[in-house]
Amino acid sequence: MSAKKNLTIEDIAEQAGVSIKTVSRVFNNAPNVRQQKRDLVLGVARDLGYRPNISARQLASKRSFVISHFHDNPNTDYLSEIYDGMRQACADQGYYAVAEKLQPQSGSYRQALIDYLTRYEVDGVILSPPVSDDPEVVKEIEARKLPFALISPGKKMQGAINVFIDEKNAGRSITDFLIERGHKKLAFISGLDTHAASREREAGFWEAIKASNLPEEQALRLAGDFSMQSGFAAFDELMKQAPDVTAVFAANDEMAVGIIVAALRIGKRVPQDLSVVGFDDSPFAKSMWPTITSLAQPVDEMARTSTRKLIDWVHSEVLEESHFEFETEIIIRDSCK
Amino acid sequence: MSAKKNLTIEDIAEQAGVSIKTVSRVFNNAPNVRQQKRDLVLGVARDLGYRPNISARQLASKRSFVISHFHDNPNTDYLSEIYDGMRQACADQGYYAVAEKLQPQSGSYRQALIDYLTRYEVDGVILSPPVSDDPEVVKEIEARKLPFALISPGKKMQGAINVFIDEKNAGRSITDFLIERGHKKLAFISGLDTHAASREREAGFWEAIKASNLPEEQALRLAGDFSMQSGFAAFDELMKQAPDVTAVFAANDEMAVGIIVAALRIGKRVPQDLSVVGFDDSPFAKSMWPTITSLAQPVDEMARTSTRKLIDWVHSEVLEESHFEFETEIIIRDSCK
DNA sequence: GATTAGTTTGACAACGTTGTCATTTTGACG
DNA sequence: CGTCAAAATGACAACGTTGTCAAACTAATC
Repeated sequence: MSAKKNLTIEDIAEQAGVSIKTVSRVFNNAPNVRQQKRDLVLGVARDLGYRPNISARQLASKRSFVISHFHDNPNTDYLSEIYDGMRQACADQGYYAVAEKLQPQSGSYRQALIDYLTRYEVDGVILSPPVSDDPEVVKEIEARKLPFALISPGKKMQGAINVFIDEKNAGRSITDFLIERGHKKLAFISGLDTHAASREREAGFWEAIKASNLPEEQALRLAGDFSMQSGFAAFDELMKQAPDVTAVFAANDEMAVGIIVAALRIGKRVPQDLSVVGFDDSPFAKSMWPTITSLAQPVDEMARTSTRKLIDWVHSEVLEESHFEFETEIIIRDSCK
Repeated sequence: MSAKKNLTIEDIAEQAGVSIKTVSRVFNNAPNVRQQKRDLVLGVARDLGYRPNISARQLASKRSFVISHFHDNPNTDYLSEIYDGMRQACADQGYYAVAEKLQPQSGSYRQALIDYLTRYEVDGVILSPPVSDDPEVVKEIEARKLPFALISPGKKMQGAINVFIDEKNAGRSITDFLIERGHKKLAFISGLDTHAASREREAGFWEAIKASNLPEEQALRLAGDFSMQSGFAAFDELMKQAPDVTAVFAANDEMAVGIIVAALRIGKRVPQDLSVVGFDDSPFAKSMWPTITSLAQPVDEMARTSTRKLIDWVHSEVLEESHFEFETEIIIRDSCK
């Protein structure tokens, strides 16, 4: 197209009649610029369509403008929601969002992290389970003094941004939901016990059972591992142990799908013969038949907040508020009577 | 940790007793460096653990070292396979892999693309359907003289890297697979007709039917849209139109899941009463019950090739070989008798 | 209105590469 | 052994920002 010369900070400075340094200050939201000049510079920049050159910034400031999410999670729906949230927050600030799957096969999460960090520069880090649970990883990141955020249930960390939902309370509320609808015999299908999320959700389940005055033997738990297959298996086990159960709370949607398919297979109808609820409100929940009642957490918003706060931290070099709890919501669909 | 000074090209040059320019040449695989010096420089660099600074490279060379995948695909499994492949190819070359969902809501794909490209610099572009099918997008990219690759069935483009499988042949082979197993009445569930992939797969289906000497009325097609729900609906329709069908070929795995669930719901057993095959070998196929026989395409390898060839193109500034066809494979599981 | 302590501004040197172009080395040939 | 073209090498100026530090303003105080 037209041979357009690259716009630089100098063009803006010249047009606005100020020094390049002032323009630089404006674009970095630096203090000590008179409001009037700030507006002037911003105006000129807008008119000319100027955008700071990322590489030059990186080189001069020794920052990378990259926020990276380290994970090891097979749930691509979850990952892409996180990625979307990160990108939204990054776009505002001219940052890059990057996602990296840490493979423990290359030794350990820690080793995989080190490999990555010697290859690429990063300004801030977001961790999610199970990577966020690895103390080695956290230690490594702290040693490098990298700002980091944990999107993770379980123990909150000092010196980090903690973003989370109240898993226990969520587990309780969706169990209450089942009890309110008149169910008297319930089962909980756990995820991996190594995941705090599963443990907390289960704690909520039992809390609801206790509060309801149902005798404890009217509730049982079966072990799953978050996979659809473990949902099948759990259902079979359930039919052996307690065929009179009328409601199942699965610690995630994939297992809920497994349970529903397994139930259909032996002629049980959902929700007529069995009510099922899931957790996470994944695309499965919307598209299964029947559609699945599930507990939704605002993943993209959580990612957005993590990223924003991380960028604030990078800029101010101080960690301010560090705990962000998010609200959950029960999305009622067709899998419950 | 230890206060390590940044290693620069100068450190390497000094250690190796050459000029910085020679080191630069070595790291860019530029011609006109004696092999002996090349080895020397590489050796020193390895010993010291030197890595070129990406920002400085970008600034000086006016390249961005970013390859971006533009898409608008809800299938996050597919997307993350592509992303993985890109990252592998990029890591070798110090490039960055980036994925961006183009939202037509902001006007058009073209507008969304322009927005992105004014915000970020990019050296090469990968497009997949439906973005790759938009002539406006392609025109825009060509106008900017950006190297680009299409991971896409359908019409091949001159002046682009084309990466694809033979969809028709794949559709034929998986249909042949069903016919060989003795099925005499078959149904094809289409995806969106706007997607060349669906049309080609269907063409393969009919080709197999014709070649088999089965009377044409022993085969039928039902319209779907790639979603699980459309699989449910297609099954219901199928039971109305041709309850004696014994084998179904769904144009993707999600619809295959829908069909299986719908079948279980009315007490049909898979595979005893109905055989089902899917397409794409998504995680669904492995984790459903029964596990689903599906046609696998090497998505990550396709992404890796696209990326590598794109990087070659960026470096040489010439597009050489431009067509890359990949082999598919039928993954036999439990959903077929 | 002189003094002082901020606050605002700017000149100029980094940052670590690659591009350009001049210089040196090499090797083939007469 | 001298000549010449080609290949290899290097010196130095970009690239477009931010960091540092000094200079110039401003406002508050006496």
